[in-house]
Amino acid sequence: MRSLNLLKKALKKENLRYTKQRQIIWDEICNTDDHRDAEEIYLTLRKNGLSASRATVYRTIDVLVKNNLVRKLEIGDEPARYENKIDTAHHDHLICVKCGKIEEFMDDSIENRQDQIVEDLGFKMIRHIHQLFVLCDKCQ
Amino acid sequence: MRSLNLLKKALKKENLRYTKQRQIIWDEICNTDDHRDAEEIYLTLRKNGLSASRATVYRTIDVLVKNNLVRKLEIGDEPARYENKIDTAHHDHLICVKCGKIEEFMDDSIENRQDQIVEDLGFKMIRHIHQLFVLCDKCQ
DNA sequence: TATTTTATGAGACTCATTATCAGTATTATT
DNA sequence: AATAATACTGATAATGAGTCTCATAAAATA
Repeated sequence: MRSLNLLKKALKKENLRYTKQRQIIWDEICNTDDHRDAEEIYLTLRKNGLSASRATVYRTIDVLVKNNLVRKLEIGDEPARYENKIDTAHHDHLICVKCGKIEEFMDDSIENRQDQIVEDLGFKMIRHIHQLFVLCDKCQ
Repeated sequence: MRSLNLLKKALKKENLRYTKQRQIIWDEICNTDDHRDAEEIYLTLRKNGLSASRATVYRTIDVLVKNNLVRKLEIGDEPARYENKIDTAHHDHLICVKCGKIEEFMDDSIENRQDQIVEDLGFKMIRHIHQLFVLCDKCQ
């Protein structure tokens, strides 16, 4: 199974041990394409009778983010949300300010322009955040 | 003076009183083109012998943001930063991940594309965040 | 001026996230 | 396999940005 290998590979790279907590957290994040916060992930695990503490959820997510298995979505002053990066190409997000629904978008011309802007200034791009806060079709 | 009138106008519109605390906070934000957080603004006031409590700084900034006199910059999990909007056109930000320096950028084709994306989905744009995290020229 | 209304300041509080640390599990060594 | 060394976990305390409370102060209104 692909996601299993990815986890083990990341842990090995970081010199961290493979544990059942790390596995169930990664599994849970892979289970859906939702954008959930740490608390929601933690509570889902509990509900399913699996056990990992809040602290371990946060710690494990950090490792996953650092190793590019999970994308961290920082939305203003809300708790950060997370999505797995299995089989998903880069994309940015549309966020409905009313219902909180999150949609994804990707536009090559925007990606190219922003790369160009950074290059023109002699800077080096590390990452970017591009969030469109909207009223979605259902909330207008 | 332009910024004075803008403050009074905003307060009137919100049915709020004109007070010396609100004035000195607005003045302080107008004094520079920096992108400072609330604590920095608060401490600068104290250092200059002017007095406004932390709570009042936060409360006043909220009013200023709401009335489009100040732009709030939400950068990941860092404290929010603020800049005045006097004589400044819309722009987005480049943020050096090493030294924290903030530069501004503006690109019409990106603006147009993102408007188009929202429109195509039948959504309504409220606002957007577009931040390029970089290593600036001096930090590479 | 007296009365009503709103603003302020000090500090308590919230809440997401991080740190601590004793106890436990895993890995390495013998 | 037993033991020692090391890393991991969970419970809970701590942190820190931002908000709330409420007694007092200032401003508007009568």
